[in-house]
Formats: sequence, C-alpha cells, structure tokens
Amino acid sequence: MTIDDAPRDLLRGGPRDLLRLVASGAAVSRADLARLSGLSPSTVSQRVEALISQGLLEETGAGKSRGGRRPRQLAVPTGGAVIGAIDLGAHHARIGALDLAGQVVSVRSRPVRIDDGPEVVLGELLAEVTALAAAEPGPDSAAGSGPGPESPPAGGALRGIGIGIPGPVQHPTGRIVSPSRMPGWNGFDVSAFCRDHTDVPVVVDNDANLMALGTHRAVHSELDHAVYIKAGTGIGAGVISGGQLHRGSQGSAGDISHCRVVATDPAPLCSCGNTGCLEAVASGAALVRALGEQGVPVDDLAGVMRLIDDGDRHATALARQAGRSIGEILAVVVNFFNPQVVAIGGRLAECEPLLASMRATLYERCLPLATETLLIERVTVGPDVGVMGAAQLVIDQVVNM
Amino acid sequence: MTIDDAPRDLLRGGPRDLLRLVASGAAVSRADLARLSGLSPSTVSQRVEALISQGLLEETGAGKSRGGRRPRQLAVPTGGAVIGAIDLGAHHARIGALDLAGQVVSVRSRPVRIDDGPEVVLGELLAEVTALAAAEPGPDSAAGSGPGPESPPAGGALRGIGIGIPGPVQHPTGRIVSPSRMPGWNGFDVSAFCRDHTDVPVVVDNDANLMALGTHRAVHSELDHAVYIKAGTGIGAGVISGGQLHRGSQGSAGDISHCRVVATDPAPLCSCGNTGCLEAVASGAALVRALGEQGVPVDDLAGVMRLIDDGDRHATALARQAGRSIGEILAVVVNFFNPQVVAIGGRLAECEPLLASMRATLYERCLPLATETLLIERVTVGPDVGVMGAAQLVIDQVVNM
DNA sequence: CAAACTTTGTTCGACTATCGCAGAAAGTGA
DNA sequence: TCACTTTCTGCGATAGTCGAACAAAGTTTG
Repeated sequence: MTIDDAPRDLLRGGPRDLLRLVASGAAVSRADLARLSGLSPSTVSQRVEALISQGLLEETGAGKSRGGRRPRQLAVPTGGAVIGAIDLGAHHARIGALDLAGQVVSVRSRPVRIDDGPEVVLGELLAEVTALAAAEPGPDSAAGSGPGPESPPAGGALRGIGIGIPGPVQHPTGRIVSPSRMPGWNGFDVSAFCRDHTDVPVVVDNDANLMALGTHRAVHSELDHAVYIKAGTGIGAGVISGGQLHRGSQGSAGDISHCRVVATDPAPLCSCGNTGCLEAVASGAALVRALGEQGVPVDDLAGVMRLIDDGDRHATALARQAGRSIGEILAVVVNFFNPQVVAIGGRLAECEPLLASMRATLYERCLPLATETLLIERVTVGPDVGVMGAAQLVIDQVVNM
Repeated sequence: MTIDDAPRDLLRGGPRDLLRLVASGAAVSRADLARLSGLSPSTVSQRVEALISQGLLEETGAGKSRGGRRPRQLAVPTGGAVIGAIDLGAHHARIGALDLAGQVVSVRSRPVRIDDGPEVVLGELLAEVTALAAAEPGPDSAAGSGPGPESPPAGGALRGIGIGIPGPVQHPTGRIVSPSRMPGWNGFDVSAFCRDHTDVPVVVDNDANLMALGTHRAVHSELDHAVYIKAGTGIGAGVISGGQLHRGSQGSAGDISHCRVVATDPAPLCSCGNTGCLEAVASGAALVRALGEQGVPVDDLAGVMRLIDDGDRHATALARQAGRSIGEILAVVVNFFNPQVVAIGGRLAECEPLLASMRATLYERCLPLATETLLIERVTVGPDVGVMGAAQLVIDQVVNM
C-alpha cells in the first residue's frame, strides 16, 4: 500500500470561487454552480442570495431550458465601472475602469514622466482614474424602494483601485524600495499617499505581479504553479505558487532583473550600479542603448522592434542574445520551481528571435523532468493584462472571504 | 483607506497542528493547546480525545500547578518505533525508526552500493528498516480489554515508511526519472516496488526535500518561505512555500544540480553529459575529482574535508570556487523566490571557506530588498535530518486531516 | 484552617454551515 | 394529459465550533 496525496479540492466553494465561476462564464445558473463547486444546491442558493444582496451578483432573466425548468441566469453586474486600475510603466501609464467581473469597461493610455516624482505622477493618475470610473457609473442599486437592511452600495460607487508599479514594492506596506529606474521614488509609501488622496481602498503591487495575476486568472486558472516574465523597458517576473500570487518574504519575489548573466566583455553597466545584470543585457532599454553604441541610432523600443522586423542584423543578434540571457536565468528558475507554465509578456515578447532563443536555451539547460510537460508560451491577453490583474487584486480584497 | 492582507491564521487548529504543538513541546496540556491554537477549550478537549483514541496522543499524569488545578499532561506516545525511515545517499544509507513525535528511537548507517540496482538495494533496506522498527516495538494499546469501536492499532504496529532518494523523484507517483548518479534506477517505480514488498504505507521523496522538511519543522516552523541546499556528494535543494513543501509540477522542484554556472575553461563534464553544471563544479564528487586532476590524490569527500581543515591551498581554493558557484545559482533563486531563510546542509556545509564565499556571492548579487532580512544559515539539525524529514512526511499522511 | 481566587478541564445549550430530501416551479415530450 | 426532467427553495438533521456555567484541583490570603 502506498500513500497518495489527498486530492486537493480545486474549488473550495467560497463566495469568491462562486463569483469567479460566474465571471469566467463557467457557470450561468445556481445549478451550474452546485455542479461545479461541489456544494449542495441549497448552500449555493443561500450563498448566491448573499452575493446578490451585496451587489456582487445579479439575476438576468431566464435561460434556455435543457428539458426542464429554465435556469435563472446569473451574471456579475456589468457595464458599470466599479474598479479603478493604474498600470504604471516606464514611459506610459495605462488607466482602466473595470467591472466586477474584471472586464475592462474603459481604458486609456497616457505618457507619464516618472522623473516628476511620485506625488505629481500618482496624484494625476489617481485623479484621472477616479474621473474615468465616474464617467461610466456602476449599475444602479437593484433593490426596490429605500435601502434595505443589507442594501448594496450606491450605484456607481468605486469599490477600490489597483496600482501596478514598475519596480520593487514591499508588500503589504506598499512602499517602494530601491527602484532602479524610478529616481526620486525610493522609499516612497504609495499606500500611505493613496490613503491620503482617495477614500476608496487601494492595493499596490509590482507590475509583473499584476501581469502574472491577470494572465493566470484569464488563461491558466487551473494551473497551480506558473511563472510570468514581463519583458519591456525593464524585466520582471511574477510567480504563481499553489494557485496564488507568491510575493515572498518582502514582496520582492520575481524580481530577477539584476541577476547576473554571462555577458559580452566588458559587461554592460546596469542602472543599479552593477555590471552584467539581466536588465542591462536583455531589457528593452538595454537593446536601445546597445544599438546606439553600435552606431545604429534608435529612439525607443518601438524603433528596435521595427529594426528586427526589417531583419536588421545588429538588432536581431541583440534580440537573440537577450533571449539567451533570459533563458539562462529562466532555466535556473524552472529547475528550481518546476512550474507548469512559463509565459512571457511585455513588448519584447512580440520579438520572435528573442522568444526562439529563450525557448532553445530553456530546453537545453533544464532538467528533462522539468521541461517534459512544461508549457512555454507568450502572454496573449493583450495590453490590458496589467489593469486586469490590478482589478483581480481589488476584487479579491473586496469580496469578503 | 488601504487594504491590508488578511492575516493568515498561522495555526488553523486541525488535528495535525494540535499534534505538532504537543510534539514540539510548545503545548503540554489542553489549556496550552487552546491558548496556542486559538480554538475554544471545549473544541480542544474533544479533538484531544479523538487523538487519544487513535493512539496518536496520550495522557502522562499531572503536571505542575501554576496556581490552580494541575494540568493533565499530554504527550505523543514515545519510546516506541512506529515509523520507519530510509535516507538513501550516494554511498551510505541512514536507516531510522522514529516515534510519532518524529523523534529518532534508533538509527544506524550502512554502506550501500547503488550500482546493485533498485531491487537489491531497496529490498535490503526495507527489510532492515522493518527489523529495526520491530526491535523497538511501539507502545501497547492503551485501551482496556477488547478492541473498542475506535481501538488504536495494535501495539508496535509500524504505521508507515518514508524514503528519501538522492535523485529526481516524480511526485506523487514515486517514480525515479533520469537520476544522474544512479545507474540502473532510471524509471524505477519505488512506490510500486514498496507496495509489493511491504504492507505498510510508503512515501517516497527526494533526499533534499526530506532535509528541507526536517529542518523546517525542527527550527523554522514559523517561517513561510525557505530554501534548503543539500551539498554532499551531489547538490540538491528543497523548497518550502507557504509553510509547505513545494514540489512543483512534476515533483522536481529544487533540483538545481544541473544549472550551468560560469566555470573554469574547459568546463568540467558532468555525469549528465552536459558541461559546467553546478554539480560538476561544486559537489563533493566534483571536488574529489578536481583534486585528483590537480595531482592531489584523495579517496572521498572526507579526505577533501581533511585537506581543507589542514589548509591545503588547492582544496581550499576549490571549496571557495564551489561556494561562489552555489552562491551564484542561489542568488537567482533568492531574487526569484525571496525566501526568509536559506540554509545549507550536507557534508559540504561544514566547510567554512565554501560557506563564506557562498554568503559573499549571495550578498553581492541579490537585490537589497531580498537580502535585507534574509537569514543565511547552516542546517544544524545533525545527521538525522533526513530520517526526521521522512518521518514528518509519514506523520502528515497518517494523521487524518 | 477556611474562604477566596486561579487554573484546568468538561458539560451543555446555542449557533452556524452544510447537507439531503421533499417538494414547488417551470418546462419538455410522448 | 401525464410522466419525466431540470431548476430552485424550504426544512429538518447533522457536524463542528463556541461561550458560559460548572466541576475539579490547586494555591494564596486572612
């Protein structure tokens, strides 16, 4: 006789899980929920009622009959913006208003100057996200006349704001610690600042973590262990362990940007002061600089991408080298963590040569057992992953249990 | 207003946790358990009764009064061997019989020849561990006359056997996959073999995982995220995430032995066929071989350690290089995983120069945020960590819930 | 030494979450 | 029209937990 692992209940059936089942479209009726969650119909009914009274769920008429009584369709209140999200990047910020299902209601990008400092940047973005959400008010309070004893919040109320920062965020304090490309932000307490400038709950996290959460919930929700690389101007990673975001001891988990890789000689100097950092070799910023030093002037990452698409030798070689470098670090990560999937996102993920050499390096340097069933993918959720991840973070905090 | 993480209940109060509190000595009475677990006294009383009737706990007279009624002392039945453990190494196996508290009752080492193949080696070890446990029979069934409806197992019954293997073990199948230094073991299904050769439950895992579990339970039980390096003849790691052993998708998590490191030129050939693997540079086997190639003949790892203690230049230089190599890989791991502690065990952990250069490399190459509060330690549990970890594995499986 | 207080542990009623089942509601199909 | 299916709710039963009262067994104090 051998002991098997007790099969862990994939869906424990907490209110959050029910909500997720509806939001994801997996369940449309109470009966669906009962089947999928394993809970009894009566329990589901009761839970659903509670969620409806909290305004987190609503009934939307009757569905199609499957040979019996027609189901009373359930849906997450949609069309209204009740969650704000800010995905701050090196040069641009993406600002979104999302509904309780985590779907984007409206979104816009705007350039930001990180150098203006946290007060200015965050102050403006907070104002903008508030305005954006207010422009698409949430669903009216569905309850009849007068607020009942358990009446949902007033229609259009913003329930929370999620913010992603392109640098190390100490969790859960929300303080920024030694960011390499955010001068003037070191030690800034984002959470405290937001507390003073808005009266809705705010969650702050690293931008790569948001991408990880957004992608995992959208396409990998059934996987337990996943690693997401965000390769844009900088390089970061988000980690899912046991189905949940792994932040580590200080919240800095996934920050592989300053891992050293074997590099050209002399090793390029990184903005952190060290040499040979992954970020100094394989990030978008590094590619721009390296091309400039090789006498190929480019303005920005978009320019680099164009060069690669045009088949420029120098740019392509650099992209390949970047892919190898990322793969080198990722190989250690895969051996160590043994995830089910590694997905790469960010603008550099669009670069085919980079992806190819990353893949090759990974297969070459990983344990067979670790790559046997490993999925290596591109993050395909689109430019709104960040704000979607931010919304998930807010939803998780807002839904009691 | 900012959202804080809901403080996760460190002690949920399942039967397993109660047992652990007693076994660790943190609690001696029902009142202690109630205080520490947060459960109500009545619930604790009921749970304890159940555990006693299962033979997992027993009352051992009255304790000292603290100004009131004297507590009825609780203890895990001790003195009897009810768990068998095998910690298989490259040249030796450590065989132990342990009690329900995870304490070693009796233990012995014996040389093994891995090359004899799994059937012979495991067959002999299984027989030996069974005999060892039988020599120290467990406590008699405490129940009165005749087996009650919930009578504990017969006295002296072996409740399970835990086995650690120095190679990749696919979990939970218990199959060995591509071990680099275990010829003839590839693909061998240890679990199945044990099922056929004994009638008690068997758990199989990687030896580094056992060291990790043993150390974490013994000295770091309050930490959530930890990494344990086992550096002996080979090199492996065990990972604790969220207080639990992280095995990853295939059970190969922590297997960093074949990560490539910057090495001497030409890079040493590894037993896996690749070059420059961590194991080929920094393992005990690698040190022995490298010294031999430098004209310093040594027989085994013990000889290397003696040379280092004697201040031999070559040996010390190699140890430093090994420490740097381990630190190099570990730096990636620390940045990525952000653990609260990194501890190194195995025979090479006794080597001061190795440890020192590993430490230095780690501090040099990690994100400040990641090393700010990081503990870098030696595993101090002793040579029985492995069997102790194996016992913990068995206990976790045996205690229902 | 007796009364008062402490600490430990149990008993019992209350409360909550869940389940199973009966059954109502609403529809399909022969 | 009648049997059957599917969906959902209402209700009693059950399990797990808690709080309060209480019993047990000490210590401390007057």
